[in-house]
Amino acid sequence: MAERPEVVNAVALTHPERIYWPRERVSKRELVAYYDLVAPWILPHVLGRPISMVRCPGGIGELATGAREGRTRIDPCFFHKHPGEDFPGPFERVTIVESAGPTEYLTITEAGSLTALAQMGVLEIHVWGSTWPDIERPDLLVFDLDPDAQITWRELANAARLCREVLGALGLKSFVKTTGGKGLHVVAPVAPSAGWEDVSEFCRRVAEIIVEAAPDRFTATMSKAKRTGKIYVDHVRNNRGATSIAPYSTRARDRAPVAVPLRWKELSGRVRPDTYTLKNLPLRLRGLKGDPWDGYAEAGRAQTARTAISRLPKP
DNA sequence: GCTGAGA
DNA sequence: TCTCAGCAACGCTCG
DNA sequence: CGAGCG
Ligand SMILES: [Mn+2]
Ligand SMILES: [Mn+2]
Repeated sequence: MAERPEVVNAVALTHPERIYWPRERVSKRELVAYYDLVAPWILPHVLGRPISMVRCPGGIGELATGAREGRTRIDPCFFHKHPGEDFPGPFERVTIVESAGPTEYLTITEAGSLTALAQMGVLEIHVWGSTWPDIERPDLLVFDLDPDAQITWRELANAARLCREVLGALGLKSFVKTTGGKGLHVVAPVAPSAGWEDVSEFCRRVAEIIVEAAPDRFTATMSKAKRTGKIYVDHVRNNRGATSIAPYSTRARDRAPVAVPLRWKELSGRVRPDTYTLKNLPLRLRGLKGDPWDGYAEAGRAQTARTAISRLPKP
């Protein structure tokens, strides 16, 4: 008799034993279980947001230590923004106009969406800074702190604290998360108000304020050459169509790291940007007293970019 | 992971 | 029936 | 404008 396929959240899994992370021998089945477990944590941060995906249907590859920094080797992973109808699952498909014309994006609607993503080899979930259908007015500001190799953890943590201070002075409550890579994200949820142009300009100004505070430690210029020994304050996540790694998303890197919301106080402890993984995050979640991002939803209703913009010093 | 062309 | 090649982003910023 | 970047 024919083998009955495993089904999770009404999504049928093909090749559940497929290894996605070879070094840790993490399978598709384990990825499905991970997202099912963290669904209550991740869903508030991804529901309704257009997503871009990093897919590695055959796994991340044997020698994949860094993201995909390997050179000669062909990258087994690829970005996917506009999956067609051959990408099944309980999603809402939304049409968004880009430079080349109307295109279709997926949005996550339920835990089954996460199962379907895992089935399709999606190892990273990247989200827009706005939510369907109000996609022209951002509801999430992201400051991506990218440290050069010689930057210490203390310096990185201090950068995040400074970012928090600058935002706080403009009336914005902010939150910090690890990325699962080398850096941190400082994010501010906002009620939709201003459009992308005003919001991206505001975020650029915030980055410039941070750089002015300590030009020897920070840069707001993207080129790697100008980052030597510094922390790049990447504000370009706040442009229409740009994305950032979703909280609780796995990363397509060795060890199966995950992006994790932290309490600010944790920056003084043992945590590092790549501390948490698909394997050890469940233990952290079980031990938590409450959401490390307590007050996040409330902040996202109470504060707006428009008000913060009005508090910027005159240029 | 999926599709379609070709053996 | 099977195997395998092709496919799967986009837009800003810098120089 | 092309290259680099995420
Ligand atoms: Mn980063
Ligand atoms: Mn970055």
